[in-house]
Amino acid sequence: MKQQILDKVQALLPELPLAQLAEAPKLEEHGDIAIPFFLLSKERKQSPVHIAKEYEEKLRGFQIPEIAKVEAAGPYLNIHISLSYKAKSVLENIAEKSKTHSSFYETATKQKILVEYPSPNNNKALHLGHVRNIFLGNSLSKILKKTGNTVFKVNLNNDRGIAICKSLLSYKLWGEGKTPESEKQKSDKFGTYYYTLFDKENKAHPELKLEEKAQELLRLWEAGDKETLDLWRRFIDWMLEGNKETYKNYKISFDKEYFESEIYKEGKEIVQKAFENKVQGFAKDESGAIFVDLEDKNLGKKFLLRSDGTALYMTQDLYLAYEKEKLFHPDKYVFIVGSEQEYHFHVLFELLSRIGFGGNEKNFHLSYGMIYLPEGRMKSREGNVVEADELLAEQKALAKENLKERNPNLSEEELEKRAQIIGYSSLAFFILKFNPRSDFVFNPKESLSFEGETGPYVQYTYARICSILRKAAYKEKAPDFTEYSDKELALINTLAKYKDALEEASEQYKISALAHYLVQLCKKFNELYQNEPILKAGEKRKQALLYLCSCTASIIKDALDLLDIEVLEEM
RNA sequence: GGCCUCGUAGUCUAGUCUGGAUAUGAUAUCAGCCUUCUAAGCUGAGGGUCGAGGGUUCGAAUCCCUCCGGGGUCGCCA
Repeated sequence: MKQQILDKVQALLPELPLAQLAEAPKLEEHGDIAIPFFLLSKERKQSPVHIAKEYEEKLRGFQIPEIAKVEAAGPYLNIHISLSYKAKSVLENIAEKSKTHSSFYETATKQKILVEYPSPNNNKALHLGHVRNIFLGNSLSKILKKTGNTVFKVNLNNDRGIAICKSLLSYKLWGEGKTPESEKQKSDKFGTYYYTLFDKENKAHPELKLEEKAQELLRLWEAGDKETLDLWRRFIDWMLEGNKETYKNYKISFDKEYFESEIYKEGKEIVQKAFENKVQGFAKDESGAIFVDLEDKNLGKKFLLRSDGTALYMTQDLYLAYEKEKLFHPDKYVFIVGSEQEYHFHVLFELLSRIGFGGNEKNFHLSYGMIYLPEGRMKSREGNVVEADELLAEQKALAKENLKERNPNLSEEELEKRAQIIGYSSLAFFILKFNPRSDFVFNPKESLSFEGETGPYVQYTYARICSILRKAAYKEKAPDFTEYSDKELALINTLAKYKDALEEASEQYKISALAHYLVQLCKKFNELYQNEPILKAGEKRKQALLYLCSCTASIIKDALDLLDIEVLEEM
């Protein structure tokens, strides 16, 4: 819309480099298009205030029907688009798109994108850190898909290694043959107990040399010792089963799951071949270990094959890259992994680039910051974590309490359903509104509220709109667009910006842009709601306002869905 | 120590990539608004050396340099 008007102006004023100058003003009162004249002022040796004044007169003379007002404000020239033209153009587009369920923004590139998450260590129940990972992954996948990409989701289970062996040892020593069934516990929670128990006993009794014994168990596991493998299989199945249940609560599904235990030895050929082909930086040291020298990239030296020829973590990741390429042929890989692994991914992408596999342009590490508790960093080993299952259950319980107070006559079934949706949204929105890079402190008592910039605030706004439409028995019909007044201007302007928010979220993987947009949109609607009794307006104006309500609801629903949050028509 | 990253009101946060008009909101506090479309809402007030200093520019929270502070990471671990 703006572009069309800009084109018109450009045709009339060919001497102005509008594409370069024009910008969107920050303040509503400055209109829709602003042209600063600082640059021209230098060229023409005239004051920008003077030039702005000159063009104000010129532009007024043209009498462009879509332009309501042209105003020189100091060194700026502000252009106001006519309200009825704007309303028609913005709202009709929304109504059309929602009717056909099409996207408000489509990417030009339309890639096949593989999103890898949450890839947990399967030696413990999932906690708040994973929750952040999962929300980011779920939402990003939806956004990328909706904007025209094909998305695959894969999960790498880290189901082997020293951490698991600590749990195994602990269970062997103190488990007394108990099982999740015998203890009536969720199976991953049962397993987590033995992991933290190891740490506790290890600290209390260094004389038991538990670390060494765990190492020994790892050696047995790698040597294929049957007893160890059987015990591991039993234990890891408990963990995987428990994780799976959590995934269900958090609505994740995968196109493919990988298991480290199945691939941890792979990748030797890739490294060997790269060495033989003298790929840049690849070298062998005197003990026969192969490493790659990345000093030129400030990444140091990275070993890829031990002197005994066995693979390392990085080697396995190279192999996995090949496997994923073979199966999916994606254009782009997105890894959703905590910021503590940034170095690892810098190295991985550099290696992939050197062996001809696409570097930074094909791979992206969506890195997110740590979550701290008021008492410090979360440490699974020590058990001071907020567990994913409990977190969701608590939010739901809180929402339920709230609902009961507001609506004592709700059936238990309806209560349950609404509490589930509201609890989930408060959690998801709380996490997604942050810039993922930033660390934050999670205070369970204070962090999650239902007021202010929250999921429930957005849902509440949606429910309010639904209530109005219900009471008016609204049937969609294009209104008389001249019925709109300045009271609705802010809301209409914000609706027009949805496309930009979605574009930012999709192209720059910036989910928080969408969350912030939603808060802004709801705020504008609530302001209107408070000042304008919609159902009491005259018939024609009411029709126009209802149409606006309906469009707003469509956008809220569309954007919430991309954050993987459901809407409620009543709250 | 090297590298990465963050620093914006009591607390949390947007804006930084791509410099532009009066720095965005939330929360907490205080003062108002429910016989009127759902008060999980709205209005108003107070609260800021945008970590510090220098530079570039007509113009810097934004770009460059130095420094300070927090976090991460630097293994033939995963």
